[in-house]
Amino acid sequence: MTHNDAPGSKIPMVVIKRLPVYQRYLSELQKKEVERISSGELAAKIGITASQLRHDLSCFGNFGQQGYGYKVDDLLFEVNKILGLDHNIYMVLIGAGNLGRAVLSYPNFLSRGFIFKAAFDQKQPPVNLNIEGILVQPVRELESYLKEQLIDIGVITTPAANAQEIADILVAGGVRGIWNFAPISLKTPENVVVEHVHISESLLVLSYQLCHKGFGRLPVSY
Amino acid sequence: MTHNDAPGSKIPMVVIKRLPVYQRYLSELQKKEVERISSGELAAKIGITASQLRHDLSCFGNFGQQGYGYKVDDLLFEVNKILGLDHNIYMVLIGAGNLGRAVLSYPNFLSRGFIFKAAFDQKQPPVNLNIEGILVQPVRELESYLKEQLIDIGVITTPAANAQEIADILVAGGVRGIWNFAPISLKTPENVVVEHVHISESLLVLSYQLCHKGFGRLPVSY
DNA sequence: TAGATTGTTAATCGATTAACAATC
DNA sequence: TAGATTGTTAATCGATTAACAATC
Repeated sequence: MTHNDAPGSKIPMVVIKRLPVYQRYLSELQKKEVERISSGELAAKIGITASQLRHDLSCFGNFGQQGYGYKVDDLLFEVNKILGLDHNIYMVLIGAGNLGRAVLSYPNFLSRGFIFKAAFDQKQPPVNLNIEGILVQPVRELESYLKEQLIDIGVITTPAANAQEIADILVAGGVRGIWNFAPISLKTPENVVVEHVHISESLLVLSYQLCHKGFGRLPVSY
Repeated sequence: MTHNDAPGSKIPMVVIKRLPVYQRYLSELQKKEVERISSGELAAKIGITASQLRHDLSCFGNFGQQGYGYKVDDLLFEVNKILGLDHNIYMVLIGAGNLGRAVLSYPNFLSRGFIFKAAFDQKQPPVNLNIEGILVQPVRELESYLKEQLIDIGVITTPAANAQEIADILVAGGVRGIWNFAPISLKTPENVVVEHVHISESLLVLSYQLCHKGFGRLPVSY
């Protein structure tokens, strides 16, 4: 047992990006009430090698039993803990347009501990406008709101033109993570984590594949 | 010159996924009317090495000039061509809820040749419901619509429960690519390309980073 | 116990980077 | 021409896979 989560140790980003995939497949198994699974079976479902799965998990600890495999419940519990899903994460959303509403009503957020505490919009929202049970407030109240509430993540679904300004308010208000859907690169201090969702990138990859698809196999190595 | 786009040759997926990034930065430069750029300057903007940028581009051809660099217009033209953005790509969207509406109105699609030809929704839409100039039709007309129109890509923004059924209709209708936003793994024939958008994966990566962020540097190697 | 499967190490493979000859 | 920068090869680095001793 030489697992590697001491502060300063480096977990490769490529491993971290696979954790949500593991989380998803394990959640499905749990929903189906599957009790145990081996690295071979789970890897086959996901489409990776058993070696890779075990190797990835071993970055964080020893979660299986030789000769038996993994208890689905236990492994999911551990993966959730690694991802920080073992406690609630409080979020605000700014920009209650179509995209913002879609994100607010994204299924499964609540069940994973992501909780929208408030939503804000540029325009003065109609009195008591509610989306998914969240009251939409005018954005000028964001600053004072953040003074009163402890918020972990700010979700930006505004047009690109307003995104930087919102990010500045979020950072000043003590938010430590930004989930940015606006197509613009945000400038933020080093200690704030930003995840930028570039929806259109996957469309371009799709376009590439269609364009270069022969009649046989695809000229792509995964 | 030994570039590698003969049928059967393998362009690594990791290279293909960087092309949209190059496209985006080059578009920005073109908008700013920058005429030329060196691999060093462009790589610095993107946050990669000049070596990697040149190496990636050399998979597809020789687009620069020694001692000069790259003409922004020319390189963008070539990258667009590689991505298949040199001709129009016709799309239909199924599921005109919040997410669907957000995708329909996503900026810059039109300018890059992605054209929504029609939108469909499960519920009988109000007569002449228009979103972004696209008429929303009842989904039962999708099948016959696809017989009449040549559509490249189907965009699925329905709830998970309906996604497979829609995918089947799209495939039967001759669509070669599916851009799937529904949180479910679609079963499709080998010759159909599916890009699945897992929005929440990046939120989990954000959560991980927040959770493991020390007071110094992040324990993450990119 | 015998069989199965993990955790881990070592081998392989592929991607990134460095270096430089070619050349604009 | 001299200086700059490409395209490409070779070196390095890191990620994936294979193999197997440990052990449940």
